[in-house]
Amino acid sequence: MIYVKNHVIFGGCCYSAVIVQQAISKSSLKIACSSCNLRELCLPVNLSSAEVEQVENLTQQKRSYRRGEYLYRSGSRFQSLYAIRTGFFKTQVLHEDGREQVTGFQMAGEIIGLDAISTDVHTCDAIALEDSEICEMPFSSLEELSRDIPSLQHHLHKIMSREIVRDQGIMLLLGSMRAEERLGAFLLNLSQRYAARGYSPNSFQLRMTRQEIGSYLGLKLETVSRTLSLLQQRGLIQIHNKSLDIMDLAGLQSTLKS
Amino acid sequence: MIYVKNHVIFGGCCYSAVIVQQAISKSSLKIACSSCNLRELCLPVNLSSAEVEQVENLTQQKRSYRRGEYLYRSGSRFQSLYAIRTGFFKTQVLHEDGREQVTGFQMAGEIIGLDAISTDVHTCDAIALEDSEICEMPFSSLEELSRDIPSLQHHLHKIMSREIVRDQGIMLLLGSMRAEERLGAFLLNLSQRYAARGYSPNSFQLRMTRQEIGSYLGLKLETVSRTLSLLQQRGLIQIHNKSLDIMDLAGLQSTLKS
DNA sequence: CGGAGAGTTGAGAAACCTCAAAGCAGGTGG
DNA sequence: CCACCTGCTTTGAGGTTTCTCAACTCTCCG
Repeated sequence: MIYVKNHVIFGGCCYSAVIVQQAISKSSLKIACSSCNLRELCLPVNLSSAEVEQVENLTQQKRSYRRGEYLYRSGSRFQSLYAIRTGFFKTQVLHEDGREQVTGFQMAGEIIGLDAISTDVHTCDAIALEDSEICEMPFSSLEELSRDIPSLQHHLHKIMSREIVRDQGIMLLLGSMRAEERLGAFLLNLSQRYAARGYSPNSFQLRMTRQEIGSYLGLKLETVSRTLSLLQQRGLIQIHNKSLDIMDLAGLQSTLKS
Repeated sequence: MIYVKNHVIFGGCCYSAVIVQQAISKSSLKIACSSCNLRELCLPVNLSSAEVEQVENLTQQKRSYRRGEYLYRSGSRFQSLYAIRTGFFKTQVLHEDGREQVTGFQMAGEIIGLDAISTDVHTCDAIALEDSEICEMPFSSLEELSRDIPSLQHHLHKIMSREIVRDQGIMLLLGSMRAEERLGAFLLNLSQRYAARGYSPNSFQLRMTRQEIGSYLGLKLETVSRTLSLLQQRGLIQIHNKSLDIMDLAGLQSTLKS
């Protein structure tokens, strides 16, 4: 309910939405997985209600993050994976010399923190791009529980594997596409992910800056801006600041196949 | 024994090495994990000998692959993970339009096939770049066993997480480094990985073509060739065809920090 | 000895970056 | 509630890096 409202109205950083959200967080933020509308994104489909309850017990109290807040930082100790209940995050890695690379944008229903399992230390920063809610899942408990519930175990493996596949797609993008194709692929990806969550695939708000898009796509912010203007001139999109409308989805897709 | 010989002499594609290897494969290729010199790369350190035996039972007969052979293809059904016992592989994803992106080079002790868990279908090709030996591990058995052996379970998670971290590093490389830095990072990475396996970090053979390096690094083969020549002119490396000598490791590292 | 694939090098073109200036939107404080 | 300030965005001009096309050499095998 709140979730939908927050997205449809696009609370973003509008005051009233924040206030509503925080009032809620005191009282009823402890929403059960069983009643979560993102359940099919987070959990395997074939869990019994008893098993879902076990997962619920594992998941600690939901927490809210304000825009700009860090969910975790590179170098901090790993303890939990995080499921995004509402909101939008970016993850980024920092190079010694200060260069930063955005490695992903994560939205509701996605799990972050997987990178830290390998060394027990987070290797990237995760930062909220809008006010967000998080379900924290202590990883050792998750491992323990997944030993008892094979389908949960397999689901966890799938989630990690999916992340690997996603990264390979970005490598393809960064390694062999030109600016226009990169932007096209990026916008189509966002579109699909919004669609999968019941939002319009043709009209949504970009939650990140041109700079962040550029970092993600291996381009400078000016190139991002120019290329978006170009796509607009061609009638494929309409963009004004952070509001995006896809006018010709097929046309946008065809930029990739050339 | 054969393993070391194969590497030190650099059998590559020399006939005699192949013959030796194949003769061996008939008789004694069923080497146990317990006596494998790559054990610490594949398995967790704290397994009991009984547990190691369980893993051995799971691992099917080793198989040899000739240079150029596919270990698996994109689109083929997923059944197993593969541990490289000896040799060298590349993985690549193909774009519809025929563009290809090399997503990694894998050497002895590394596990490949992780990308396929997410959809039960391989999302990339894996191709031997030299004659190689593989331990095949049926994934469903591996999941089953890891439910009984927590440290094996955690190890599997670490391996998958490590792959995610590796991919993030490549994204950083592709997204924000110039040709010279990319080559430097690439050569240093190979160097470290050879060192970790007991080979010289300063002198080794490149098993891949300039084209394949270029695909991996998001560069054209001519750019790879030119940049290697440049690094040689600066006295950082010596390169002749596929033979590489790192002359100034510190100097090579300093190309990254600029 | 010859052919095929791999690698090197050069010259010009294209894509993207850098630097710069100006416009815009949103939040803050008077 | 308005004005200002800051950060984000757009657009232009010129520079740099990398790509493309091409010619030539080298190496490895048959």
